[in-house]
Amino acid sequence: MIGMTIAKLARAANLGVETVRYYQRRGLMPVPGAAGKTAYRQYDEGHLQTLLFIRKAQTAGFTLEEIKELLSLDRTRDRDRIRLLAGQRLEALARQAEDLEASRQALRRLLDVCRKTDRGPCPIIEAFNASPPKRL
Amino acid sequence: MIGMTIAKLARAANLGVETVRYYQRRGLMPVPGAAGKTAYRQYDEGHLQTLLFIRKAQTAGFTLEEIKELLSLDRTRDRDRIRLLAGQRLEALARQAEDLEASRQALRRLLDVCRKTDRGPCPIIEAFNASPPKRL
DNA sequence: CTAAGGTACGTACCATGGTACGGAGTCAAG
DNA sequence: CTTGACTCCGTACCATGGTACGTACCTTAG
Repeated sequence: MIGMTIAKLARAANLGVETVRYYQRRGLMPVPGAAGKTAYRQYDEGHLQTLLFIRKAQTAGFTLEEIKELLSLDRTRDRDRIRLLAGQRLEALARQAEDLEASRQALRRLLDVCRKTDRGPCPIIEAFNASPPKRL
Repeated sequence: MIGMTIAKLARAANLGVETVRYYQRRGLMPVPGAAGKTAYRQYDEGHLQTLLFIRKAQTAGFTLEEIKELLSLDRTRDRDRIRLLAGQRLEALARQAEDLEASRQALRRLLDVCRKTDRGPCPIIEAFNASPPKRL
């Protein structure tokens, strides 16, 4: 398969055609010129790799703007810049993880208490209502 | 302070006036009638408590729609429903935490490797590029 | 009494990551 | 050669949680 049309490309990446076009508009995907005899754009393995790259980078929490830069760095091989971006992303992930754990523990404790009692006001709601934050 | 104007209320909750009005539009905050001699709405402790409730519930990851329901459940005291919502939220938090940890570990390992080597392509970019996903 | 600043209201706009739609052109099978 | 499916393009719309703006009115201090 030397060339494919946008629908096949999108299907191979498990994305919608509209999403691929959206990435093109955002400048994350090169838009090939219609090659040869057809009026339709022809896409290759490289385009598919780009789409898969985008998906993997997204799972690490990079935004589309950041991914756009990573894709360009892929070509220039500026490792310092890549390290900086990855380091920042890692710090952001760490902060998110902390916040998430705190919320999770708090809510878990509240839910436990709520399940153990049946009289009086619900402790979950109480915690949200508490004037001096009873810590959630 | 028996009554306050919207700016003071917003300030007390550390929110913008526009945000408070937004919550009113979304139905999370009761809109008081202009009481007494003034044409302006007067807000009290109860309104402030509602705003603080919203902020705390948000840190647990509840959406404004869910918070709206929690606020109404606060009045009806339907503990089964509260437990259901809290349980679902807790499960969602657990899933998020898992995903986050996976991304974090993967990116941390890649960054470590990237920092230890200086030759060849960056392992971070490689991982995003890898056809058989080298797991990120 | 007047001017500054607050309030109310409707509406528009922002970021983020898409998703959908309408119209015109194109391609391929029957 | 027609018909149905696909493409291209611009533009509009979606959810989420706000933020900003313009107009008109109200309130309060000087």
